[in-house]
Amino acid sequence: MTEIEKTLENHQVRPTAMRILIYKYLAEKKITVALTDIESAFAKAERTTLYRTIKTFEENGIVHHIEDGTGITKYALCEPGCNCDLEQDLHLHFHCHNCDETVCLTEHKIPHINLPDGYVAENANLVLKGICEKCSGR
Amino acid sequence: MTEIEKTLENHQVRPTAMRILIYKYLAEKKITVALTDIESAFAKAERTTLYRTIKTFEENGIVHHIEDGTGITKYALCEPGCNCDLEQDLHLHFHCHNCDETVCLTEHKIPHINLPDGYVAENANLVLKGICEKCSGR
DNA sequence: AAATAGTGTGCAACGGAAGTGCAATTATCG
DNA sequence: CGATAATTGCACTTCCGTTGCACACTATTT
Repeated sequence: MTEIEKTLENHQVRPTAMRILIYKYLAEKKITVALTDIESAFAKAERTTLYRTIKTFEENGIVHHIEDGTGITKYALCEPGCNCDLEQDLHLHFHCHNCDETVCLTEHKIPHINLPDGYVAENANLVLKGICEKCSGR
Repeated sequence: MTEIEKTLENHQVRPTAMRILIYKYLAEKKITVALTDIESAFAKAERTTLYRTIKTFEENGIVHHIEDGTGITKYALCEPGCNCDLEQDLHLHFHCHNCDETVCLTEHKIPHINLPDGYVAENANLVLKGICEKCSGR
């Protein structure tokens, strides 16, 4: 049994062939991916299957989704021990408008914000936009 | 000539009847609105017209759009002198998952973030999610 | 090993939101 | 008034996310 299979089982996800492939794909990609990206990577597979696979992954804490402001939902593997629900675990994302890629900056947490009375924040989403490392040529 | 007409002309937008109505609608609403909201408020008008009106407003700095993570683009009137492009003018938004409304917290700016080398941020989007003032009952 | 239940996958179709092309209408200016 | 440009309405298209249903596969039970 491979590492990936173990990881899936640890999250109560049955390691089917498809799921292992998709997990591998996500692990190799350093950046966040859209459903359409997975689609073109697995042209033979059904869109629905990929959709539901990602959904299962997300429900079981294997990936988290990112709203990077493009209107297209992106996904990325959770770091080991990542608890995307908890406020203190919220890292920020960077969207490059040159290559149109979004990356997780897992080491950068979202600073705490003081809200007006009555507002209770449970979650936060911070996306910085600009030119990424790769495109700025440094 | 009314205040609204003057405002529109100041932004190089011809004050047509439709545009004045939409501006008024936006001004009355305290919260951000989606295209569909405007649509239902102006059931007689064409979707395309509303769509293009908002687009014109945005291009001319009358409204700014907000990506609140619902996947639906929201719009809100810019404050007087608001320069939504500039980083220092970026205020944050709050999305209530109870009433599903998004508000601008114009007085709260997005804190500056130190990015890794090579990353150049030109823009930022911070959305806090939770329960708003109205729904928390305080 | 056969029967059965449960889960996963493929196919087809739907729905909402965004966007485009074009014709018709309206405003603006000479 | 007539020409020209901007605005609006209508019809369509596209794209992404989602669901329902049937079949295939896997696991479990006897």
